[in-house]
Amino acid sequence: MADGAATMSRMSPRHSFAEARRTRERIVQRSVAVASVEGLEGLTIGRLATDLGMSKSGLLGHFGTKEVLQLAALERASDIFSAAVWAPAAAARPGLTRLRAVCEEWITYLEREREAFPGGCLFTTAVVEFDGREDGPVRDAVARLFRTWRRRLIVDLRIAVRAGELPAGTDPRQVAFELIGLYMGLNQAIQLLHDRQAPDRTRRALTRLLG
Amino acid sequence: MADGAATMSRMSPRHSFAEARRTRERIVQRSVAVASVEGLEGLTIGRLATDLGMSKSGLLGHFGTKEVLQLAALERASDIFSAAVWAPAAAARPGLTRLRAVCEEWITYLEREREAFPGGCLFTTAVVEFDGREDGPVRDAVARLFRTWRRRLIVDLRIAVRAGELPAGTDPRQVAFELIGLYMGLNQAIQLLHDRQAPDRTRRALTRLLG
DNA sequence: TTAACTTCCGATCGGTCGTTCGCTATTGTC
DNA sequence: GACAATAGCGAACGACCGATCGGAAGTTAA
Repeated sequence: MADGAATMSRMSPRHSFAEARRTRERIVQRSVAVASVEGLEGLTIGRLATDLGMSKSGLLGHFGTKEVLQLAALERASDIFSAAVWAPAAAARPGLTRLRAVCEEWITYLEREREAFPGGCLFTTAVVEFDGREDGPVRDAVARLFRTWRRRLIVDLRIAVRAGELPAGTDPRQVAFELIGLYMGLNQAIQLLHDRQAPDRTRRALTRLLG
Repeated sequence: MADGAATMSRMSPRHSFAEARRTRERIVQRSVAVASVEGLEGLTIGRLATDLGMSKSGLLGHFGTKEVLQLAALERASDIFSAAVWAPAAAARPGLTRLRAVCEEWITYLEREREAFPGGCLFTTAVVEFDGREDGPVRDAVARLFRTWRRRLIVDLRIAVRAGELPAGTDPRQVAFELIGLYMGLNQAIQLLHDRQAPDRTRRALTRLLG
């Protein structure tokens, strides 16, 4: 049995269904990396195909359309982001505690990301690419992501206010707005200006915002 | 004399030197508008030529290279921004007064801009387009612009601290960092999320930052 | 073993990209 | 009025774009 399976996967069965899943996986993975540098619009079938050593048609066959590929890359990037930022803090106590945990993860994510994805935050790039365009599936997906994250911030902010962890009268949506701006500034400072003090500046701003 | 000049410019002398300056002007102007939507990388010679009713080669002849055109568009956008945001506040008293004036102009600029340039802040777009790239003339120019603006903010912040208009111990560079993030968040909220409350949220954050 | 399916490739499509070249029409200069 | 300089055009270039097609190679289920 075990021997048979080993024999079967000996010579890179390029046309097996199981292998197709892994091929698609490789494509999405590479797409996220490329898109973090060139943007979602900067993704090109030809370049991806060359990078992965396959044909354009073979690659596009997995998605049918470039737009579907963009959506797949965006979703995968969202998963990576969630796993890095939201998941580690999920177990923390809701409210200010969890909020602080998320914020710290977010900072280190943007720091670490610089090594993994040299182009910086893919979402920041995506926002700018699509914010001026007419509506479309990708633009909608990007906006939906940001609204989701903002909502999560607001939830914990509301809990914190109700629990008295933040001054009464604090407007959760106001603080969430400022938080998001803070992180966009952080990303820009890291990526464009190579400012090493930016993470600590963000932390200082956070203590001012969240105490 | 006056009569002669009038006669001379009667029939759109397409090859006059004076007219060439205006042609170049039209190109740059249109480039700024397009780039605010599509980004500096999204500028294409063919599209610009079509928009302006001229040939690709005729258009490119004014610049020689797309990169030169990008730099020209960036510089022009910088002039527009300076005229809209920095110039009106230039006469104000240095320190907190001028700083507040600049910040308010900045907000209304981002609001008004939505009508003039539907793509939002060209610089925000440019930052994201080039921040992950290897060094180059355009990337350098973008970074230089942001450093210049940050420096201007810091100058007034320093004056304000020294004059006692801001609490002693206030770190000008820290506040400048937070200000820039705030405006990036504002731009995103306006452009992507069409958030009408964003300007007022920014103003509230400003009073928290600058008193 | 056969038939249906899937993966993937190679070739090709119509377009667009930035750029170059040769040319004409017009200008400014002597 | 001759002559260099310039603006702008039209055509063409090589490269790449996303997408489509038919078919070869292989897998799966019957």
